[in-house]
Amino acid sequence: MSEQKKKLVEAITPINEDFAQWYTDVCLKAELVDYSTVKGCMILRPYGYAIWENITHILDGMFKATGHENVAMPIFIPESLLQREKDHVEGFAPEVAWVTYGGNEKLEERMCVRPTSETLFCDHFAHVLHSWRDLPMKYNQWCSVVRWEKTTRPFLRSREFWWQEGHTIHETAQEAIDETLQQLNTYADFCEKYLMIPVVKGKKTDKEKFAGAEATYTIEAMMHDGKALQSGTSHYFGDGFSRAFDVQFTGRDNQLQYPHQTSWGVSTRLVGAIIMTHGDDEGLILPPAIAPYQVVIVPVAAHKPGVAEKAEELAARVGKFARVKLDTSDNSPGWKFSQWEMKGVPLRLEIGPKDIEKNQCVLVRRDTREKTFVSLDELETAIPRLLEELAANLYQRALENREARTWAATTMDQVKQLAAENNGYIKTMWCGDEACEEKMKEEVGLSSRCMPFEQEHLSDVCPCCGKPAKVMVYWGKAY
RNA sequence: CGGGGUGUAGCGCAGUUGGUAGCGCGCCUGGUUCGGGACUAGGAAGCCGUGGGUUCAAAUCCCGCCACUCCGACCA
Repeated sequence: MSEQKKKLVEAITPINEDFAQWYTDVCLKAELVDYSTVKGCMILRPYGYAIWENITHILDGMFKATGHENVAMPIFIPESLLQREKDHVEGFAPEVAWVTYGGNEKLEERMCVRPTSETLFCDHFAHVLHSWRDLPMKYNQWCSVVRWEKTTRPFLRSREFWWQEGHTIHETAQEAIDETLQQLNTYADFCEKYLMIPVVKGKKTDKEKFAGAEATYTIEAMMHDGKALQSGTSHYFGDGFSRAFDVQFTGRDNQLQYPHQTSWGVSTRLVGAIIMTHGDDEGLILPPAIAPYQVVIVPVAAHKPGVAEKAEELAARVGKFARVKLDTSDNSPGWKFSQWEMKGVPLRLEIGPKDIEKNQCVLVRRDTREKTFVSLDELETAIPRLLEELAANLYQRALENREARTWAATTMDQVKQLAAENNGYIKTMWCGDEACEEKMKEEVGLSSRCMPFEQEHLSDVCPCCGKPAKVMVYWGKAY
């Protein structure tokens, strides 16, 4: 093993040696996050925040294109408000942080820091909704929320995390259901077209659905190690929350009615999904759409006449059609190569004296490390093309990993054997009984990921109890 | 909340049978370098996680606490 190779390996734990450690290494060494003094609260560093920012910009555009408006709600929820919907409070009470003092005075009523804002939105809807003409109200907010998790990991499970939460109310159940599915599709499209992460769309079982929801829909992504990551959820509430919070409107028939409601969210967890889907031994690999820098320019022998100037000229040119970083630090080129690979920049452009003589540069793809010599006259076509190819390859690799790790089973013995040998999705039929779901958890360690929209008929009976099967379920270990 | 691991310089670590701290990387200042983590000379930097105890003497032994981390249970 060469000296350079050894150093690279020391920097980041090999992905197949210890995936959890690899993940932590990438988060820290790619300078995405730092730990803060409060356990479980992460600091998003500039590079990590830039990724999140790109995610938010794209999604925000998608939300607005479908008629949603951004709002900002308070950070505090009075206890009485949180308790209005029974299932909801039961689901969230164990993990909320409470504020009991204001200054030096104990509060009459304690308030929690929002773990999610359904209650706040409902309270507000009750104030502003009067007529069917006010509907639909399609709101979204970008904010952070707090859930007092017991064990925490950067991006995947932090006590405070950043997200968006959409909250909408509609005149009819059908409109709300359509909205729920539309937003789920928005998430799926975003993951597949921008993050290059293939997802399985489906419905959560009752056991796994959101506290207070009538139905929860999910997109499930599979990580490099075969574990599942719930990457976005969209909930249909029916009129349960409306009734609990007295949200009413006068309908077309002049009768008071309860609106039908949805909520949906994705979080900074998506950054974790990107890391664990695309990364490799050298570190992060970022999909071009959300990479803070899509191209890094590394001048070689920058002190030689003309090199620095040429590099700046290229940076200005490339900057017109891609996010570009010109690394003028006095680190050696080799150091820069490794550094920017670790940070996942999709494309590296090397420019040195030899290139300038030949009116060319070297373009290196992060995913394959393939080098191409490109004429300086062709940058405007070559760079976008390579970025597109890289993106397509990331998606393809992730899809292949998922397919290689998805198995069908018709008996419990098969399920147990598959689960013992590998991480991945195991699909089986299911009777719909929660007892079987719990058995799967206790005996095999698998949770139901979803009942996918794309159903297959694998057998007639539930492998767990032998009763007639109702639906096909994806099972897996999840983050 | 259960089980494991780790706390010594910014990071990674060493520190023997107790004797008051060292290595590599990084950092700062020069010089030479520059196409895969350069070389060299000099330099700065540590209440040894924290509180107690044992001892003439504790990074080292004993007890408590705290933090981080990994694996489970719970969750976006």
